[in-house]
Amino acid sequence: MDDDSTDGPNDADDLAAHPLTARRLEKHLAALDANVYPYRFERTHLTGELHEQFADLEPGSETDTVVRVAGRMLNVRSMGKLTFAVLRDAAGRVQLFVDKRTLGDDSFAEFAALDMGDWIGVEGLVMTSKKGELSVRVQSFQLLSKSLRPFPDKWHGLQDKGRRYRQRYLDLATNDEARRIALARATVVRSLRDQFHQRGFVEVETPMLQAEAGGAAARPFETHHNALGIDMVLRIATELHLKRLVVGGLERVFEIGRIFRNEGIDATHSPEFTTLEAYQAFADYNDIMVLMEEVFEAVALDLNGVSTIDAGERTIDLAGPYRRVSVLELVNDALDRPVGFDTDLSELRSIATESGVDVQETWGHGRLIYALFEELCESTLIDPTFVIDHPVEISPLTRGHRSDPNLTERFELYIAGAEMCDAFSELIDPLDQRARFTAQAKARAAGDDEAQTVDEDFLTALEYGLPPTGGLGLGIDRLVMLLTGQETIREVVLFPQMRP
RNA sequence: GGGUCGCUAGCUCAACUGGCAGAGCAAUCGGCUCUUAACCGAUAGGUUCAGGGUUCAAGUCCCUGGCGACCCA
Repeated sequence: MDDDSTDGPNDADDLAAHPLTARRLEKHLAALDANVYPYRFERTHLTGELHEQFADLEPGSETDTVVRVAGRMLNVRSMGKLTFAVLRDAAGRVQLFVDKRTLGDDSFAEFAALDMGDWIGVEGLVMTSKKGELSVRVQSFQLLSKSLRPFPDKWHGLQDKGRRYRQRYLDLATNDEARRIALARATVVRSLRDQFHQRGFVEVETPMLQAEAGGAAARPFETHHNALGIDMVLRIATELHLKRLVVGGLERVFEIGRIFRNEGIDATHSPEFTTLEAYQAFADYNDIMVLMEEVFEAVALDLNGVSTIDAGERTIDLAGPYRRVSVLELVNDALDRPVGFDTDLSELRSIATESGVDVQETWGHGRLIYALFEELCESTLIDPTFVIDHPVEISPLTRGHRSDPNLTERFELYIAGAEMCDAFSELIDPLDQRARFTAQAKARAAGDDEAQTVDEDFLTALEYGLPPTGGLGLGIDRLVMLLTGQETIREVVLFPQMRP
């Protein structure tokens, strides 16, 4: 599709030239001349409030209750001297009952000149139609803003996904599902925030512009600071700054914010996405698991009133406790022969290759075992499952396991086959952290451009003392996908990245 | 990055093996005081994503590009 012709006319001249917009434009110019557009409208009710307040009205009822409602006019049905229209506002819809005898000949003719998509304000009496539809008997109305462009099909709405994402306002204006998801996301974020506030976490903001990216294995977006004359990157995680704050004595902190990763775009990956990270002093990963069970259930309850969600054929219950199972146990359940850190490396490699893993030269036992987990086990984890005790090799910021030197105290929460959360007992020993960073830097030098670099400033902070701390990161976009039943991240982001 | 599919009126979609580019909704005009995707009649509306090629003839076949969807890595 030609980029400039997303919906017909492109500029003011085209609006005048195109028959579908010319009449709307004429009406708009006439309205400007007549100075009919008010700066505000005094509304008494949202449509939702009307439906609540008058839920019990019998069909064919008339009341003497005067209300003022405002919204976008959709779906007009004219019967000659009686017109029905749908008025849509932020809360929903209400029917307008436009009776020529009530409104008068002149106003009735003016109403007939309105177009689908126009914003109007209405004053009238609450009533119900013979079929029982709650309606406002229009006594007067005002045009508040003109829609110069024709609206998408009133029944099918906008189907083209590219246009739905690029012109999300049209999607929201015509598609109830788009609204439902946008509102659900807002509810989820508010609920998460409430959960952490209630538990005494302090909400903070940390830098998005950084000299070096750290806290995750990902490539950053690069940018440049003109005044300082230095290259900078957009953050790929909030982890390292949040832990600095725990060093500073803010014992419980969390941040909800956008992070940026310079990777491919697909159904579950967006170059910018939103995470919640939280850190709790004096807690370990077992405490965080309990916290996650409580938070996930509470968010589901806040959103839907129940702890269960429909996932295709299955129903998933987010009420805890969740199954806890180690990475190694899952991998061994999926394989014919047992593997572990004492398995011969070349044998482990060939097992991984046979299992479909694209094995890299530099990988050790830990990375191979985790790759096997991703390949064989991830998608099978439908009910909420804490996958625990990840190899040290893939966990450079995680504290070593208290009972196995090959492992760390880390868990990932999987629901419906997708990773929802990554958490651990934080690595607090600055000497160990330096060694891990050094190993990462080595991998980076060997060609792994997602490996982390040595963050001296963070090490300095650790050298002042980080208390025992449990931390977590969860992807809000994927959580919203889960809770709203969406298959692609683009549906839960209002303005997803598109090729410009 | 690779593969497959798609792009036709403002919107949603048709158009057989290459043979006059269509419908519903929206729009315009007319009718209708209880509709719910209202209904009935009429009118108007097209650079078939763009460019190139093959052909007597291209929405349809071929090439290049753009945008998107799905699958794979």
